[in-house]
Amino acid sequence: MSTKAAEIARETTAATSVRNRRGGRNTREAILDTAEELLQRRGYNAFSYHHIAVQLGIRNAAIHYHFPSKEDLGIELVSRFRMRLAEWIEVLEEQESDPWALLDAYFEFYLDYLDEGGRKICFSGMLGAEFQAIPDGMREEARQCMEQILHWLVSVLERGEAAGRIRYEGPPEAKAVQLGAALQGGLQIARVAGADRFRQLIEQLRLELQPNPI
Amino acid sequence: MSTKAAEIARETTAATSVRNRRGGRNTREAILDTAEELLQRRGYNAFSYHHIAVQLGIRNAAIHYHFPSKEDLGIELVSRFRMRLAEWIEVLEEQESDPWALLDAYFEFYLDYLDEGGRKICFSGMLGAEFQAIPDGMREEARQCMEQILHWLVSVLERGEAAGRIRYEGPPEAKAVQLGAALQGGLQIARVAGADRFRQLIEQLRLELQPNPI
DNA sequence: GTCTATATACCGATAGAC
DNA sequence: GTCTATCGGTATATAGAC
Repeated sequence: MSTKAAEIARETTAATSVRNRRGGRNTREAILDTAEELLQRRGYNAFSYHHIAVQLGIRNAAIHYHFPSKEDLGIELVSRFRMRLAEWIEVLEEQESDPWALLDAYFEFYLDYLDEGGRKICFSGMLGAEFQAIPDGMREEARQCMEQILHWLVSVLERGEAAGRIRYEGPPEAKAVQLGAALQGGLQIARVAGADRFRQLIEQLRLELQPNPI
Repeated sequence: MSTKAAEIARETTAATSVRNRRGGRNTREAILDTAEELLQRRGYNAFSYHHIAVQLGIRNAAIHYHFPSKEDLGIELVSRFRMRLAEWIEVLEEQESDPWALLDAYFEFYLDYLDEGGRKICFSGMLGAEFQAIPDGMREEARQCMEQILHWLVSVLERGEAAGRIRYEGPPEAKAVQLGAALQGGLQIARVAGADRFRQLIEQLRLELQPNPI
């Protein structure tokens, strides 16, 4: 067992419950879960099939059976996230109509990363940083993720403003980018400068978006 | 000549002027310049000594003479940037006293990355994303960079507010993180969703910071 | 200081047995 | 589907000639 990969595996807590008793489809998803954790923690260029194999107690070749190339795995990771994101939005919109409930859910989505010890950042942030060093297929998937989330954010802002519940200046398109960029960059800053900085940031964003400040 | 490394070198325009006629110190700085470009474009884990060697027309071993390990090179890169940042702030503070001139210089610092084709992002963004997969020494340097820039931003905001030239709600510490995070994340989003999104973001930040909105 | 040559490790990926 | 075994390529790094 490679010491380096084992060390990384020891830090990782995800997918440990699927180590034994896996069938075909189960292994495929266990691979995706482990790879996702590694991608958001270390980046696409800093994890290998071996890292996943050690973590799951399987062999390198087993992963190649499910994902012939690392590019295949990478594309599937982002594609899976994109569909999960679409579903997250869909379910949320069914359950909540208050613009602030939607915004808070979005903030919580990011705050959850902090609770995992701040070792993970968002897909968008990692793929944006590594953009020049990832396969074309991953770039295209990342693009679609970004358009999806920005489009939804714009609609939330517009509805919030129309209802007098959310306050902002300028075009909603620009405000949406500002919010997304702040959260994405904020998670990265939290890694370097501490988690409290991110909580401070969330409070700042909330403050500025609240109507009729005292 | 490795086709992959040559391809990456072809995309890179930096340090081409120092290819020939280099002495000892000159080579060392040419290595740093090229490595810096590669770090901000591809990330620490996606560039190699070979990439630098091809770009500069030298051999792998020559780089190891100046920087025995890649960690040495990585630490020196961030350390050099940190000192350059301190000097940038110092010179700027000598030349400008208007808070808005300081803020605009900060925005320009980031806008310059766009003009290079959007292939580079800021140090902070790359190191924040790769934080879990870089050597300890680089993490510590990154921490100091972050504290430095946030400390300066807070002082700019405080002076601007005191002079009635800059408007914001909440504590300056939170606003500084918000600004830094937005720019850092914005550059990454620009890679994925287009440079115009970043210019839109800068305008949004400017709009919100201007006092007495119409 | 830079070179050639090489050591050693890791990477993604494939062949073929089970 | 997963295994063992292995290939070819690339990574960081070193030794020794010039």
